[in-house]
Amino acid sequence: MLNRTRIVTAAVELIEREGADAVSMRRIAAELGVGVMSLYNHVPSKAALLDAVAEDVLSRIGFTDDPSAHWTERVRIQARAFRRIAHHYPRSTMVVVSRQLNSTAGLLPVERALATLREAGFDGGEAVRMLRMFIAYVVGSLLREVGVTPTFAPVRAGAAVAEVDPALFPLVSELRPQLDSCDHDEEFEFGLELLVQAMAVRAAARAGARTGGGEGERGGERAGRGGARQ
Amino acid sequence: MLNRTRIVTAAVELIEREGADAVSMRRIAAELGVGVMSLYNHVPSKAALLDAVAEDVLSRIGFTDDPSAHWTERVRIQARAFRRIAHHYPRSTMVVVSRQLNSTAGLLPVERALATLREAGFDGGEAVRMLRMFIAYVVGSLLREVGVTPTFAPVRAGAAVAEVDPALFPLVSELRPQLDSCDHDEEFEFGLELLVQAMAVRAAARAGARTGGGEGERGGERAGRGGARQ
DNA sequence: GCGTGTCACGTACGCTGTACGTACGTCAAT
DNA sequence: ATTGACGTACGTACAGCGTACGTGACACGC
Repeated sequence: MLNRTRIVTAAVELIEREGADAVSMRRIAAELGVGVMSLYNHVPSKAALLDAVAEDVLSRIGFTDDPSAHWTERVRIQARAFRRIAHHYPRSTMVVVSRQLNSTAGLLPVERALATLREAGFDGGEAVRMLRMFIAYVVGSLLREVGVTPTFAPVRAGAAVAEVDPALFPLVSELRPQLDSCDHDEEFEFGLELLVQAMAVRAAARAGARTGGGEGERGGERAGRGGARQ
Repeated sequence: MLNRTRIVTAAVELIEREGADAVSMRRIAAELGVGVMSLYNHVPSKAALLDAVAEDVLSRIGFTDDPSAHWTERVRIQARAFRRIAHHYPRSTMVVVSRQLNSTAGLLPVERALATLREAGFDGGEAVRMLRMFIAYVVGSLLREVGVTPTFAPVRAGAAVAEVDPALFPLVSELRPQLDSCDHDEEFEFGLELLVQAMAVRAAARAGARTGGGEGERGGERAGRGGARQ
């Protein structure tokens, strides 16, 4: 029996196996051993199917929200959960971000994140802004990570990049080794840490302003110059 | 006379006017008053054409790098320059980010950015990491901004979003007004400021470590709780 | 038996990207 | 002046795309 979820999962598998360009209604139908038009009994259009794919992938984000952990650590955990899914479905992730969807699929993560940020001491408007900024960073990072290769090979093939004139671009030329290689884990954790610390500073300033006190006021984890962690 | 740049600019105009889905070789040829296959004398494939579009848009980023300004301000200026182009070619921006291109188009911005970060006191590795984090944030923000609507209407039509069960998602429900509306300028500047301040803190720590001194050491602009600026 | 629905399916239409062959202008060498 | 090579524009053709539409098989309440 054909149904919507079978179609969606077939689409996800096909995307991961052969890339988003290989996706066509005929291809998916063949994958399921059915006629093309049968799909349209369950999915109104290809665009809607891709939306459903995005929704499906997004809903797979697993959250192990540990209320006992410090809010900064919970922020890290949520960001990593998001990233883990993106790495598990790299090519579908491109579909997710390419396509703005107004569904309630990503609502639970949002709820959790807002709870965490409220706990950190931000009021509603600040929490939303923080969340938006954080999502922007995570999405941007994932775009770089999963977009760097069609599959998710560890690193770009190597000397695919052309020569650079050291006279025109001295710094690019000098920093070539750092620019060419990229440890995605380390890179992500670096930015994550920077953001978390910036948020902690802001939270401390908030708390300080609220209690009318001076400046420190134990805002939690005062920027430990922290390196990447894994 | 047909040539590559005429084709590319026609493609950009078409994308902006009717969206990326409307782009086809036949459509572009018709736009130029030319046969379809004539395009292939100047462009090897549609994919290559879209790459060229991305490259073209990217190369339009205008930099008025003012060496007298503080490095934090220069970071802001560069980020805004990037964003301005994305707003000028919103739909083409989507093809830029959807498509990973290994060309030298975005090399000048990279060079400028690295110079700025070096001036801030970061060594090569840190400068590259900072740059990557910054690009991730900017790209993620732009994805949200330009993806929110096909055109760049100020805000989502309005009540397009479905109802949310306040019992299941209390915070989402409570913060609905903040979540629905979004002042993109303000939002962008908020995250930008947070990032710049986080970088400044890091730069100060760096400088402190290098001089062996304590902690302050005039790293520039010590986190002024700053609001958005325009 | 008989409408009424749902579901799988086949056919068909107007698109798409592009491989291939052709025709015409210009320029270099003869 | 003639010839040949070459670059450019073009038309045709093919395989594949999304999907509108009609058809037939089956299950149901009356």
